[in-house]
Amino acid sequence: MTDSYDPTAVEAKWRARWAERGTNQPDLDRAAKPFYNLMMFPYPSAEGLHVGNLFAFSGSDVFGRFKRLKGYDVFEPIGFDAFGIHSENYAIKIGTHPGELIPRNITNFRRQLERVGGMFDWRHELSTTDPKYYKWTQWLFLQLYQAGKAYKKKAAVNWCPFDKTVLANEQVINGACERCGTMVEQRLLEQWFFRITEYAERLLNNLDRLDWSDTTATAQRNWLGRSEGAELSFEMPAGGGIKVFTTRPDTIFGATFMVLAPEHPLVRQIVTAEHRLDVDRYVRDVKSKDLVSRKVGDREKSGVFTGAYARNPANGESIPIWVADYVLMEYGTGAIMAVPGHDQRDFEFATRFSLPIVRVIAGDGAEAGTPLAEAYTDNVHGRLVNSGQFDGQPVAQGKPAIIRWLESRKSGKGVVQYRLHDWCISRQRYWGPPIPIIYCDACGTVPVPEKDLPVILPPIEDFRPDDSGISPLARHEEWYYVPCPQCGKRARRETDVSDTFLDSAWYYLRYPSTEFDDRPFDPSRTRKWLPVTTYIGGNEHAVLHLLYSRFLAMVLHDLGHIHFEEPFTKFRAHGLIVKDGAKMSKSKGNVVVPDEYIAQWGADTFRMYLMFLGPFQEGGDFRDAGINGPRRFLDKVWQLVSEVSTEPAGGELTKTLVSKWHRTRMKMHDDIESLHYNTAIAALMDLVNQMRENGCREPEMVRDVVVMLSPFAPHFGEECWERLGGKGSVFDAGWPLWDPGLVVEDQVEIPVQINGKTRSKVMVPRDSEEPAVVEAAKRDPTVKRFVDGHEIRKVIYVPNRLLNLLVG
RNA sequence: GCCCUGGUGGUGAAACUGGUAGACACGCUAUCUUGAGGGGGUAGUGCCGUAAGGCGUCGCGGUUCGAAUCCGCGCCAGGGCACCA
Repeated sequence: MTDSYDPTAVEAKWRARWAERGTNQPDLDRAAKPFYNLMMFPYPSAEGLHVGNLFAFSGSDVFGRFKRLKGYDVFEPIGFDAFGIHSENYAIKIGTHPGELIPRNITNFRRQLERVGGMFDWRHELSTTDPKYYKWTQWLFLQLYQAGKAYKKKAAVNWCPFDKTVLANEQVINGACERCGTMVEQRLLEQWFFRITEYAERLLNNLDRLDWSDTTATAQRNWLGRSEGAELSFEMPAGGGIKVFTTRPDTIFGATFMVLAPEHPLVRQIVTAEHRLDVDRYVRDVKSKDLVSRKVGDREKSGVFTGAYARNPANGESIPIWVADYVLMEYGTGAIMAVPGHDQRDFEFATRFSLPIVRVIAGDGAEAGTPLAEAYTDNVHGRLVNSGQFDGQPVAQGKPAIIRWLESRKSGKGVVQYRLHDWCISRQRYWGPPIPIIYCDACGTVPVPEKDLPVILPPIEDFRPDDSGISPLARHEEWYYVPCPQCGKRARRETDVSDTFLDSAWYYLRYPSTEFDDRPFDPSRTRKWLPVTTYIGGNEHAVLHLLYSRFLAMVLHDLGHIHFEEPFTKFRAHGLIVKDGAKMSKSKGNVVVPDEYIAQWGADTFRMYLMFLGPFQEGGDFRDAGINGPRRFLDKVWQLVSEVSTEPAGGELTKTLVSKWHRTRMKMHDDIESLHYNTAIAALMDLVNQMRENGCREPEMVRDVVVMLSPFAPHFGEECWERLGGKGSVFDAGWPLWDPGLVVEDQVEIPVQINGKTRSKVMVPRDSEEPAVVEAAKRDPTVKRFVDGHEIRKVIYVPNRLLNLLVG
């Protein structure tokens, strides 16, 4: 066998072989050791998968193939997240209907994913745009609706008057539409929400027992934004009170005014006649701004006085009530007590409008009367001043003491606030699953009966959004008007579609059950395969996708549909492949298309290269220098395979080599398990180098090299396995076991330090005692030079590690 | 501004619970394969020095027999959040 390695031929052969043999298709009903290896499914863009995507997919695939070698029945499904604004915008831009564009893109993605050698079970491929899929997305909506977890309310959205479309916050750059540059406005529209806030505490607490990347869990914690504080009530002379949330109840004596968000319902009630005009104008002004720039922190404070006053419950003082846009309706109660002495924003506001600033916390060395040049916001150091009976208490004690005092006077209570908002799931767009709701003049809001699902997204020519702020679906009359499911009279459909994140929040549940049309997820399949064993994906989804998925699983669990409430037992975020220091993106023009690399080098070399370039969870900068390294390595292995001995070497192998062999089995196993693919590959290269240096062609060792290489280079592995006379697939060969006794060597090299500096090394038998090692060291000429004529004052010996001699 | 990550040769990177810094690979140098096109083998390759040796993991301090690793204070880069009361 002297033919040279031809990746194109080998890879084509095994792609065909896998398809024909069903190698990648576990028996979902009878699998003995199910392992659900999930990778975040891609959004099928027109450009195809770039190098960064393939890095992520390859890494996930290596893990799946490794688990397969470990004897698991690995289910590695794939699908397409094909609905959404991205697809729709691109379709608008090139003037093609998304219904035409998306299948084309999917075909391309499928080709790429197959070409790179993913162990995908294509029988279970899904697309979120398939009515067979979104039927159940709609069903899910109905489940939430019926459980009272979905509701409708008016909410502000960003609106681009030129593109006549609703924009997501990310699509607004400095207050302007990212596409046309027009200044964006706020519009109030009726929107559907899911009550994710009800689950905030559970979403937070469960994080402690999930095996997730730290960065991801931290990002979720921040997003949930738990704050402990108090809800306090400020009474108004006319009756009624204003509720505020504060994390600093200890500063209440310093509250010199109040601020309401412009949207606060009380604004209209309390404003006095002489201030009405000003307040109305201000509120209108704020509404004309977009949602993003309103929340920019470094803007100059603006606001207006309502003419009304409230009573500070701590000291009874009458304080003015203002309206300002730095207070947001969606957090806390939409109203604050302003403490300019100890909150920078309040300080700026007070300065701008000449409102009194009172110090109620004195930091180290500060006096009660010292004026403030800026807010003193330290909430750890300092003691209360100008605070009546609480004067002198440290902040840490003052906080609970004041809460207790206010509770006893019924003007406040300790509460926990979350930053998380309810999930707005409606989109005034075309390319998504229609929300399955019907509005009837007689019966009100009526859910579409389950038997009528799916509500098919009608194919309409003009899918562009228009000036009305109403989804394009409203223009499709035959679709829009529908008999009411309850009374049969003419009724109207909900014309909004649901958020793409709803599609992707449950796709993992669908994969094992794609062949069932009469249920979203088959109970026994679900019980067998879920929750997902290992999930790998990008950290850009740390909050949205991963949080929404967790929320939906909790709801489905509580409704009795599934047996678990956390969908992803183990989650690992892969690193990002950047190019010239920037994340690959089409707008930056630095996207590297993998196809030509694969055509030139083959998928196996390319996979090896990507996995070798750095730690999988860190990613790295893509440059093609060095891709010939992995290729050379594969050539070397190819040669080993073609030169393999026919007889086992037996006792001829050196102990060092045998030990290296077993160590490699162990190290690669542990490294792959922890996703350290780069060092696993390095270990294998090391073994191969040693075998070549020793002229070793031992059949079992060559066989192991091929097996251990195969997760990274699957086609290559199969081909070599076959050439070595292996039966079936290499992935059924099993990961080679190591003998713990052979992993260590008999002789160890001990570095010898003199006064902490390494001067020499000595070889000693493993587990030598200190005196023996010291003797050996003293015989070493270099050591001798340093030690002779000096007294050894202290010996530090770490067995099998190091010897440190302290000489005087 | 806040919160994460990270900073090691010419390059990508290794380094177990504090114990030989630079594994593995790219590149480079020399040399062999009678010459070539991204071919292969061998040797070398952190820096200074002929050598002995000295200096080296962003900087400055500290803990320790011993620090890339732990602590304090800075600096720089990437990512995320951002008027959240």
